[in-house]
Amino acid sequence: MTERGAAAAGGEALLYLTDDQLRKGIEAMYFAYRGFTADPDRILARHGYGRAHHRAIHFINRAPGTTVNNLLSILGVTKQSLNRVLRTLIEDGLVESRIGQADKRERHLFLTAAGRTLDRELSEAQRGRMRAAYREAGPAAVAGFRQVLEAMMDADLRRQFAALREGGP
Amino acid sequence: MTERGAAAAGGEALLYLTDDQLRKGIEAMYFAYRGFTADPDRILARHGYGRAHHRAIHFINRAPGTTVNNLLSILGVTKQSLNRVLRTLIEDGLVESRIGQADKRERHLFLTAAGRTLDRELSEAQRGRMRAAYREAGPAAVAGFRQVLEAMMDADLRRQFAALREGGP
DNA sequence: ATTTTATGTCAGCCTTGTTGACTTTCCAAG
DNA sequence: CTTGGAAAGTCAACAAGGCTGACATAAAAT
Repeated sequence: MTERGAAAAGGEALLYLTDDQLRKGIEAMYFAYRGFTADPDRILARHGYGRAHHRAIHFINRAPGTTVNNLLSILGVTKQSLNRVLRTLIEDGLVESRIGQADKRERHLFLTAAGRTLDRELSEAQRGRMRAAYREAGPAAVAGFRQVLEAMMDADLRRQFAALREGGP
Repeated sequence: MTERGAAAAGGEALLYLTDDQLRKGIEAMYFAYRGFTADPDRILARHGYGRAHHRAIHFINRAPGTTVNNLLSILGVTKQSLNRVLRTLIEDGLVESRIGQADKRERHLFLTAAGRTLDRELSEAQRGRMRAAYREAGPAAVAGFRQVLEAMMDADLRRQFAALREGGP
């Protein structure tokens, strides 16, 4: 009746891998994500937009001049879905679509001044919550948080994530 | 040109609170959540269900005999939305709805054997990913992960989460 | 010259959220 | 005992945002 699980697993303390701990993590992820999206959702609703618009705005701001295809692969949706969103953002003057210089089939996407304003409003809200959570948890917890999140991504999403890291500041 | 930010903030190393770090956290949360839902989504699609069905099944299994109202407050959707999902689950024989003994207006919800089977399939997939991520990141990272997630929740969701903890095993 | 690629568009479908209106059941307070 | 209100269910209508399939256009690549 000694610590059988731990012993069988090679002497390490693997209590954090019990089904109950895993379930707690799953539920925490669910509730936290709701918090994560709550503030932007409220702002978006005021402007008549949804999360899809937020994602487009975010990644266009993240990589100005990105092509539609590039955005599609980051977001993992169909071009019809993305196009519906992009069309309204362009019509509303938040996004500008420029025909490519080298390859004229491509459209390069940029935020307009108005687009950047909305992006700032959204990202400030989201960063505010993140900052509060980070501050409450402390630097060591934040490092762990980031590690687990990265390990939870699909391989291809992890690559997308890493690519954003390289390109960006 | 010394560490001005840190000094201004009271001598602590607050580099983890820079806007860039916060943005990395935000993007990590987005990509990780996609990984988090990917496996269940595939299983659900095979059965002709969506995420809403998963959530209902999960929390009914979590608290068997829960009332519809209770489930509504956990999930934060309208009764019309939940009802549509519950109806199909009941019709398909995955959920049983029993009229309350004390209060006959209430419906108490239970998974049937078939419901438990699907729940097991879904939660095993999700736990599998979680377990891999936890194992890769290690116990210290997991503790930090959980801390940040909890700090990110809305106050009322945090209460819901805590209540699940108390009630559960 | 032909094929492939990048993009856009139309039409239609599904899930899952919403609001509003209305009914039935039934507990509990007057 | 009557009545107010809570719990639950139902119908209808709508919107966002996914999806597929089909088709058009322009430009690059072969």
